[in-house]
Amino acid sequence: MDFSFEVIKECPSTGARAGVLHTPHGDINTPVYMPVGTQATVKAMTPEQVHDTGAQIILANTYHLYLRPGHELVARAGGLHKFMHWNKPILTDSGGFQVFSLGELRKLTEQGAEFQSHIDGSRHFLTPEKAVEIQEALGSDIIMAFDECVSYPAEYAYAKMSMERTHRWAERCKAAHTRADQALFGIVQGSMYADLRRESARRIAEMDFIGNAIGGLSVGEPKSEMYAMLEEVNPILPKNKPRYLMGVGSADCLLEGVARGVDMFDCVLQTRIARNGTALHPEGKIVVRNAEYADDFSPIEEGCDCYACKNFTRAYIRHLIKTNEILGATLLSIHNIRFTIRLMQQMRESIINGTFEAFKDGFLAKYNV
RNA sequence: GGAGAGGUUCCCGAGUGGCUAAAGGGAGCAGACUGUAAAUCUGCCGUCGACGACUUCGAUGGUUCGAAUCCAUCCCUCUCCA
Repeated sequence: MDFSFEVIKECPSTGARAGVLHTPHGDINTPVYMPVGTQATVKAMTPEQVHDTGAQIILANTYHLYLRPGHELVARAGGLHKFMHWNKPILTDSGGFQVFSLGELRKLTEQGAEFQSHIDGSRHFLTPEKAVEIQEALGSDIIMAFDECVSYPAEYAYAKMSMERTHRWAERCKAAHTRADQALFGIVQGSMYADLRRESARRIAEMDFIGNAIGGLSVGEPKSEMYAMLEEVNPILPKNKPRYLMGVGSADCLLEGVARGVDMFDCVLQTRIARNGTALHPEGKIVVRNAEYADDFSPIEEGCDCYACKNFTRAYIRHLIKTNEILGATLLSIHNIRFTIRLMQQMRESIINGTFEAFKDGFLAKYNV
């Protein structure tokens, strides 16, 4: 068995659990935050820098790598791990999110999604089978079913139709999937409708994927709705398999997600806001770009063990950001990822120690969303 | 000494009678960012007791209903020739 998941400890008062996901490229301690490297690179960071943040697994994207440099080329290079010099697990998203984010540039049919390349306008047809084929060529450890990430708000009728189609696509992905050294995850949809979410969770669970993802959340809805949907879905998804909440990663959402039984998260927020001059901090965000930090010679976060905090001040990083020096983006990316991974590690420890709920409440009491 | 060009809001730089508090950049200030079309995007950016008022386009004076824009004088820059 190339993959297995074991739950080590469960929180007695919430749905939080600590576990281990075994993969061909190593074990992943959960709950886990996965940095995103869409184009086979976590922007502004070397793999060594990503590694040093404690990242256990990173994401890459099917759609983007299919367009450039092309999945055949990545296969020729010896697979994604070798190509990008990352020897730990990689999860590839299927391109389902691009169905959502590319909006006007795509047309959906039962067969699949026709995209107009955002790069050169050329037309491409992505089907569940094609998405699996590409991901098999890339050679990632965890591959995602091709789904439709429905925008918010969505009409009930559309959400239902789309969800059912996503289920059919999930079946087709499963049928097309051949590599045993890759784990295929199914994705629950259903927009913000409780009954659809439950139905989707049941259907996806039935398909018996190695892991189950929850998609279509954090697309603009209030957080309370997102949490409500998690509460509908997670009790239905099997306890003995990892649950992955796609695209979620702000500190409060991570805590609330874990509390509702989520094991895996990915998010671009950490690296994106880093490039835009913002740092994560236990008390909330710090917009290091702002003038108030010009003379601040303290680290981003006192006590943080990351490379940026151990060696540089807010004033210096602000200077780098203001002068548009690449190192500014790098240092803030390092910090933001390390901050998030430390949060996950603390959650895991507190789950194992039986103090998760107190940890969560304590953290959120100080944290300004 | 002679010839020419020019002085515009923090900077660069449009504008050559009313539609101009004055294009566009930049800088500055702030906001947004959650399976990355993002080192991106948005807003503010003369002053004020601000859906209006007041003071601005080197200085002063003039022409005009009305001037950054036309005229006169002055001050100052730059280029070329000696």
